[in-house]
Amino acid sequence: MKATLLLHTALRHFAQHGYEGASLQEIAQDVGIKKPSIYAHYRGKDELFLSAMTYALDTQKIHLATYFISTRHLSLEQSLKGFFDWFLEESTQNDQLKFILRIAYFPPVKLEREVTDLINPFFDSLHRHLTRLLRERDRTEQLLFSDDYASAALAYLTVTEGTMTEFVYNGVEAYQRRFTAVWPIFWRGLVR
Amino acid sequence: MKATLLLHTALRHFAQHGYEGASLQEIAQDVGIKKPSIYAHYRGKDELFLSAMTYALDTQKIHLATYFISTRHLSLEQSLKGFFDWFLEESTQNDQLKFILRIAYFPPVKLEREVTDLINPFFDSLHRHLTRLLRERDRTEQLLFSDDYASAALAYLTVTEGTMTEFVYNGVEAYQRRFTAVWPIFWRGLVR
DNA sequence: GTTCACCTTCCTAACGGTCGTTAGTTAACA
DNA sequence: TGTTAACTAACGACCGTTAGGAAGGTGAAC
Repeated sequence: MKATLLLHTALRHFAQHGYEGASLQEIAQDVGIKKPSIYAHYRGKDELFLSAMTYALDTQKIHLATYFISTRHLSLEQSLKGFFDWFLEESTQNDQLKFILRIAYFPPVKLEREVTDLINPFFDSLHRHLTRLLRERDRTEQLLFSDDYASAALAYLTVTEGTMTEFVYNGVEAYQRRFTAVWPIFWRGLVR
Repeated sequence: MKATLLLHTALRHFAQHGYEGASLQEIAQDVGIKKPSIYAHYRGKDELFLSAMTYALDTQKIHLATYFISTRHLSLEQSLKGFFDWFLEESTQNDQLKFILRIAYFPPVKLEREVTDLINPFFDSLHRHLTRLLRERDRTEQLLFSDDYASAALAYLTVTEGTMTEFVYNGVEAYQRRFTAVWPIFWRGLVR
């Protein structure tokens, strides 16, 4: 019980302050235990950080897959557009995606290798999911301009990340302003 | 002489390790002075950080303006495309843009206010520059799909940031892969 | 059914190290 | 002569971490 609370609290702190900026003292205080008690659960700060990371990646991987399955009956445009709303909802509930985006861009230097080895498969899998989605939908809907689905997926990822990082820092309004600005252009460029 | 070297070194360290992760000890060592000598130039870490920040913002503001002026004779597409190459060249020379992107997304919590107050005008100015560029070029070339130039500029900014953050973390190859994926789609969506 | 050993999870106390910072001094220079 | 920029020494605070012990629960042996 305290163990999962500890993991969630640590994740929130790491997302907010980064690896170096997060303090075990403050994490423990938030959980309601003393600092050394953390060591009953984890070998140290590094292991706590990497545990929070694998946890975030695993659960978000599942959530992402669930989303794309749940939109099977929707049109391609609705699926791709809805992903932005889904991200927003997901991010207001917890800090997992913020945490992932933060350490993906700016990992702690001393854990760079471990972070990369965990993050890259995550984005690769996301990229594959999107590529497959585009290919399968295009087979039935036949509306994409190009059949280079991998590139289209990468472009889509670029746009989403550009928009989502905006949310992480500047909040909902700036996020939605960006989305309404970029989506019509992107979609027009995507279809024939 | 040592003063500007100190500023540049600090900027590099802040860009690489973030505010909390950067150490005055290591910065001083890189410069070739002792840690307390920093206090002959700055009141403390905060002032050093904010000085590096204003310096980076000011010089990049000028560089950006210079770029867009220097491409006046080029077509709109060449101007907008060339901006990516310019960014790449600029970023390999120094860490100023990396520094700006990092603190824009993940500022040190205790300096959040000061960072926001400096960063926002920077991006606003960039946005205004782009909006004006689009409007002026469209008057002569008349090829944009919509005359909502502010939205087009914001969309362009989103795409560039999504691509550039990719460079900051994953290097040149990933950056160029993204650019070649996203640019044709974006441009097709932008023009009529 | 009681006892005893064991493990988990928390605690207090304290460790060495690094952090940013200050005081006081010295050498060079205008 | 005063100012600037460097130095050495040392400060208190906080960092992550370790040692050692107390409380509680679990399960096997008697």
